[in-house]
Amino acid sequence: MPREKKIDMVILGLLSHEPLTGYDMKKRIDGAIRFFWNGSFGNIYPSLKELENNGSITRCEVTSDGREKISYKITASGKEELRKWLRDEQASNELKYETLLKLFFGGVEEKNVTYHNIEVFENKIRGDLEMLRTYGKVLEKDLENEDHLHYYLTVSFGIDSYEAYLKWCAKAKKLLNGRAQR
Amino acid sequence: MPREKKIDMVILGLLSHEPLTGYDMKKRIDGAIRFFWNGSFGNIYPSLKELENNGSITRCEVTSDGREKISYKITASGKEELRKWLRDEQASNELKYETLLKLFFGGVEEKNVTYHNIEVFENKIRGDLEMLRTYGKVLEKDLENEDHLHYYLTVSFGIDSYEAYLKWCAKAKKLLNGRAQR
DNA sequence: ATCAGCATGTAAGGCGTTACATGATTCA
DNA sequence: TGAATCATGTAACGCCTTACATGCTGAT
Repeated sequence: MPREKKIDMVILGLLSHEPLTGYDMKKRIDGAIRFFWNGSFGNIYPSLKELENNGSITRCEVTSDGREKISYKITASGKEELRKWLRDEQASNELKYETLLKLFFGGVEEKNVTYHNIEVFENKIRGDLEMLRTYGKVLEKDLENEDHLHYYLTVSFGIDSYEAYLKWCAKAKKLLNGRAQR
Repeated sequence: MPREKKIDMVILGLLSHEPLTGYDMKKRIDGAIRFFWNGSFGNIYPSLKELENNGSITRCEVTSDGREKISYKITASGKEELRKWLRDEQASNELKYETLLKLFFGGVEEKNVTYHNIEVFENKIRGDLEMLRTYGKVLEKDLENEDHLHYYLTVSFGIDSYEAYLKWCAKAKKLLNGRAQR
């Protein structure tokens, strides 16, 4: 069983752009990345150590002006590791939607319960979509920038699928209402 | 920290329709449920024991004609547990797409690498979409059936979002091609 | 002065996957 | 006779989340 731990790739990917502290990485992840991947401190810091130990990253700045702060940068071998992962066409794409699970088994409860669950989902999506559109508008302005382009593609993936979700919500609600309310 | 383990709900949900063995549950999950949830034997069997211990399910048939085979059915308290979960509007909806991660950090590699990764994703989705459409067509015929309706709603969620994915793939590929191939 | 945010980390525990172990039956 | 499928389970291990521990800094 080869090492998995994709958080390593997130870290290497972030560092391929700019040096960062673990704390800052968390903030980046909580930005747009969170829509398709997440990380926690208890996840990031141990990984940072391992990546440093095997030479994928190095500390580039340690400001010990009272409060400690460790910035890391990616090494040549770390960059190669990242590239190797990118070139590997294997990718796990996993969706775990509890809302769909509740929908699937919704038959044992009244229809308005399912209806309500869809509405909760809908509201969450609506909020997230708005946020993604804001990101998108900023990025659209400069797609010539390599990084902006890739960033934009992921954001537009989110926008497109969330729009599809909302259309489905409307359809689903109509279908549920069409049948007699039990 | 309250118990999570949603596999319990999958089991209860499946048993709310009909008695099943652990082995059969796995087969059900590998059907359409797999698109938004999954389970393994190492996951199901221990849960079965726990659910039996706290009275949510009971064995209803044990055929020991040489090969052992244990069928379970849901109890009244198990059904209430399932209903309680359905009525709880809290739901974790989590998407982990490595493809998007590779896309996001694709800037460090040649564009055709990203392009290829999108194509791999596209092919996977195309295949799955076809399967979902087949499911959908069967279900559409009898939406008056409570369970069919709920089943159909999840399948159509898959169809709608996968169609959006494919449209996005085409757009993304065009965008990548539009810029000079590095 | 106090509280939010900056900053790094550890520990415990949960959940789930994979691999392994075992054995019967059915079909070619 | 051998392979695939039926059928139940256990063990190891990996990854991640949550909670905890600690202390500094900057703003109100």
